[in-house]
Amino acid sequence: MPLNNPTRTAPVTTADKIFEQMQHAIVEGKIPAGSKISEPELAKQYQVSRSTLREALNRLEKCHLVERKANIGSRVVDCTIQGLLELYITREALEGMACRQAALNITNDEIVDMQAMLQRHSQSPALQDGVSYYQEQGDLDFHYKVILASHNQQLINLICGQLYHLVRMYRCQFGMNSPRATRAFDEHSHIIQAIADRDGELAEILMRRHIAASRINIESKILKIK
Amino acid sequence: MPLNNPTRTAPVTTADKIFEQMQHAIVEGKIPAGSKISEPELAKQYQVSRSTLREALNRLEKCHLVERKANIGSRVVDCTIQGLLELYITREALEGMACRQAALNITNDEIVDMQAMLQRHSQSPALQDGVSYYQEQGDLDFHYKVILASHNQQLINLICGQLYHLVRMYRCQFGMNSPRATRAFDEHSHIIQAIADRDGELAEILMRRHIAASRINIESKILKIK
DNA sequence: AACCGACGAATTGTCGACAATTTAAATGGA
DNA sequence: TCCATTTAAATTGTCGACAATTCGTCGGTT
Repeated sequence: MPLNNPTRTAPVTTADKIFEQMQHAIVEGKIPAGSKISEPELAKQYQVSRSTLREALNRLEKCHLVERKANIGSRVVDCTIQGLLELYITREALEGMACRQAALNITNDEIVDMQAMLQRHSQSPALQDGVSYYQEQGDLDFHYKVILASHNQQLINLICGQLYHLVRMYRCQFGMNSPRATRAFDEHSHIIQAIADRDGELAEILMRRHIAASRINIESKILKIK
Repeated sequence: MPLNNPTRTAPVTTADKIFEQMQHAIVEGKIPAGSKISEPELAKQYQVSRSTLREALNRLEKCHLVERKANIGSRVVDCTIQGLLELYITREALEGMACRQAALNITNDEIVDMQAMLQRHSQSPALQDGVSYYQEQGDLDFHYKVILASHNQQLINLICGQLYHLVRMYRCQFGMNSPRATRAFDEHSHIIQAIADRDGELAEILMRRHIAASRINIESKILKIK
């Protein structure tokens, strides 16, 4: 999984690189959720000083992938059902508002870009050459574009810089690369339409429904497993 | 200004203490907004090692009071009008949802507690022994209680742990300890009523209106200054 | 047998020094 | 005088070592 993110900046310092490596490892579960992090051990494993590793840990803490207690240590966050539901509720609030702001602030160029993206998506998954691809990458692409179109730096940083790392982690660990593709496509389409029409109120409502539907879909899947 | 925060934990390590001191200094403008931070200078000033100061800087970065660029250094965020409006839009989204969740998840004890708080507020500002007190502390008290009542850890962390430090900073630097107290009181009252009635939809709408009104009020004040 | 306290090992927090990068000044040429 | 290049100073990033705290073990007491 490429793990691209619009707010991502090229890693320049070694702490940046360790941060990205650990981020991948945590999202994909190679460093297990809920596990304790041993600074000396990981420092040796990644071949860096403990200071550098701590720097990386600090950034992981910033995007809520690890939690640290004073004099106790760091733990990877654990993926609970309640945490997942809370995350989706938060997304509903933030992305709903981002969608409303997008309807107000989007540029014409961005509208063209989003419609082109939708066009691509309408063909790719129909060919069935990878439903999972659509769901994973295409869905994130769509949401990222909407958020960026809000032109609200506060919202962009919160959602892309913090929340979405957790979203990826949950998707990965709970194995949610599943369908809902066609319905999601229609919903994406309607949302873009509302944004293009500059109808902020409708755009927000549709986005909130879209995320809520996704939450309920996931909820039922989890209940099925249990 | 006491700067109390429900998510605040007692500072145990020295980095904690430096963090709190700098937090106060930034919020109150003693370390000017937008200014560059010299690690060696501040380390000497606070009588700590540069590592410890960097640890404090990392936490300030977590609550969006400081921004750091690799190999360049740290700057205090600067207070712009656009930033303020973006912050209020974000609050509208998050606290609106928190208010809806509060209506769903609040306990009876918490309802009693909130009503008692409202009772206190109804008397204190009427006595005019400190309108600024009401606006500063009382208003924050109210919002904190609503957020905590949501019982959504994700929302609580985001709003109390990050957003509200910025809110305090803007209030302080733009000198917003001003009235709007009586209208705000009525709005608080209606919101609590909706929560007590377990009417999530209404509670969210009222909270969003409340914050939007506050934003517009501030907007007009700023325009007056210019 | 269960509980409490002391001791030792391991982990985290803090420090100062060195390396790498950026910023500023200084030098030289057009 | 202005601009480009080089050089020096300052700042940030990284490292290893020491101090402080926590965790686990052991022994003793009730």
